[in-house]
Amino acid sequence: MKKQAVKLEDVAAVAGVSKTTVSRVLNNRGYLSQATIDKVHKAMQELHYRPNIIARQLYQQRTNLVGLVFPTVDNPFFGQLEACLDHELYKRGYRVLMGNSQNNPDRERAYLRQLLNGQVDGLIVGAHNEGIEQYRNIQLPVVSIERLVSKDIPVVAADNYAGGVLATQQLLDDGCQHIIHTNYPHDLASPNMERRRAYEELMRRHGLPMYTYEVSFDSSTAEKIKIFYRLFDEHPEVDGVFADNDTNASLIMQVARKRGRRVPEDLKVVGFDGANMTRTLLPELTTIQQPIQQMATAAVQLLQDQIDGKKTTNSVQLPVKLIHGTTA
Amino acid sequence: MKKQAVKLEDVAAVAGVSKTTVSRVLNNRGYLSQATIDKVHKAMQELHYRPNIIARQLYQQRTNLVGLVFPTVDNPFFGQLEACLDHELYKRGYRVLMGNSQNNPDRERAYLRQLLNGQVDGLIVGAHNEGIEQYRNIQLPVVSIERLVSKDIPVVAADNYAGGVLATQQLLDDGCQHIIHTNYPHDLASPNMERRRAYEELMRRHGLPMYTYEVSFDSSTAEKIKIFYRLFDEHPEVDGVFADNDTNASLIMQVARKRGRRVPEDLKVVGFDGANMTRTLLPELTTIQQPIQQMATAAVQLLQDQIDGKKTTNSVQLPVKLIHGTTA
DNA sequence: TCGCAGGTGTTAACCGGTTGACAGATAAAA
DNA sequence: TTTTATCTGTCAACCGGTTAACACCTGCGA
Repeated sequence: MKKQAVKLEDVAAVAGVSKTTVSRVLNNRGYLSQATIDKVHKAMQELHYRPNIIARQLYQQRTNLVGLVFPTVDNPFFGQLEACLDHELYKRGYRVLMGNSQNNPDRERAYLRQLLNGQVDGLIVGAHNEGIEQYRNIQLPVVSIERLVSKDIPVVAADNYAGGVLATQQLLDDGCQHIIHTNYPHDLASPNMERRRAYEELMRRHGLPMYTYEVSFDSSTAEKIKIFYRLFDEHPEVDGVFADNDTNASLIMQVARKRGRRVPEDLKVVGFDGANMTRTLLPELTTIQQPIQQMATAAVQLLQDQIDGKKTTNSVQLPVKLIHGTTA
Repeated sequence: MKKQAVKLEDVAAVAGVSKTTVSRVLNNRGYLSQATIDKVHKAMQELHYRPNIIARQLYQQRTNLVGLVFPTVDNPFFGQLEACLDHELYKRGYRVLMGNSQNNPDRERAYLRQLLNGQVDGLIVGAHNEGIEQYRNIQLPVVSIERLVSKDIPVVAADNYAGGVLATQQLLDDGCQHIIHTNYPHDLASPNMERRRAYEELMRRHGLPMYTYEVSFDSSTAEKIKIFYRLFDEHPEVDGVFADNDTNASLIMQVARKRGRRVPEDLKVVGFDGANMTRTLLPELTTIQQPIQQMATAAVQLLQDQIDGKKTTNSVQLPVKLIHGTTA
């Protein structure tokens, strides 16, 4: 137990009124004379009174906190997404409890266990780990972004299929014959798979060979680079790459240069995400831009609806856009 | 008021014991027979009981939450820093409450007002806004990162002066005669100013002209680009730039190319920060790397000490490193 | 038989706010 | 004068846990 802070009762004593009256002044509730209001305000000032939020939360059964469960914030896409979510939630009076799982199922579980115990009013999740059974039979409002969690939970996602088509078509239009795709391991039930489906359909339709390299999100940069070296070794004929995110696209271009390929002369590259940070640091990259801001807005709207008890469990899909750089 | 959840009392009723006994089982406290323990566990399982964290927090006057007040998470440096802080805090049993101020003093104030009301056990701040009076007379443990807040609050920072020397010296060694520096507006009392001081001292010592362009952190990308165009217009003779962060360095190089300058042939550029994301997306940039992980570790350690009541209000300064790229 | 230690469990106060129910006062309407 | 509406304010229960204080029981040594 920590030291005693000034509490409502102390204010009441100094102002010469009851706790209720102070609480009413605080919350602007019921009838109050100006004289009483002034008295109470004066007492609060004198004592440097700060109402204890936790006590209020306990009574109101509401914390105005929303948990964000994502892999990490140190990433152009998730960083911008969490920043947007934070901003949207702030506008509605919510604060954000960070739950970076680092793609560690234990951590995700730990966060969930804790957050479900009345710590937050709702959850927005985008972590990868499949089959976390705690998501089932959840009593809490939950919205998922770019992840399939459970069929009761609405998903906000970009139109990944259209994105896959745009990217692949761009490479085909550029005359590429040997296009390689990178994506998550396919056992992850992620909307990302739609990009792969689009890629494979287009390649098949054009009678071209298809190769997908699976790169898990939580691999280290060194591991990813190793995979990309292998990519060039196993497929020296590659003349186009459709990467599943801009960071991987950047790594692939670095490896390509090390292997003596010039981009875009010898190799075209299209990325995915088009986050602010990538646009600033790597503006030459041609990429499929996800509408991050809109995704955040939609997710928060869906969450608010659930918190308000509205039964709108509809998923949302938002359009993507091809950004023309110089790499494809 | 929301619907009633299963509470400790319900468990007690089902198990046929008192609230206290259930609480003891929960917290492993006092003497309990195995039979009682089993009975209680069985009842908890049956009812899917989850203890309400808020109630516990109220009694214990402790939330195991730490507030992070930074400008934004959508930035290579702050993104990585917050990820590291989150990780360090997690290891010690704390969760993170995000407080992105977006460099808006009102938002920073709003966060502070709320966080100080018992919402968090401590605060780690790195937001820019000077003179937020709420930081004075704070009862809460606070640590600041790369910001001077108030003299009672310990600061964790990189050795900015050494960084400024390294960067400027590199450009001088490269033979640059007209080196321009970018930094925050100088009225911000930030350790960043040490970089400027180092730059100016070296330039003066070499009898070279010095120009610092002030770019506020919260300007839009478009505004920053406008400033950098102006930089090249006003100083066509520039042959070296020491940017105060890698993002600005990237923008400057883009503007330089638009103006027909080749990097590094016509213009050398040194950045600052050396965060993961920049290293991945812009590996060719020569930059001064801040020890982000160590800064996070140090900050969390200092905070823990304060929470534990130890009186170690000493600030910490950590070494920086020059990363050789191809831009200088 | 009594005293005492160790084990087991309960009662009730407490954390710091919020609010329904209610009492008393004053003023306006009947 | 009585009734009714409008103010002003208090009491006590409540949110859901935690724990100090205490009571009871059993077994053992004196």
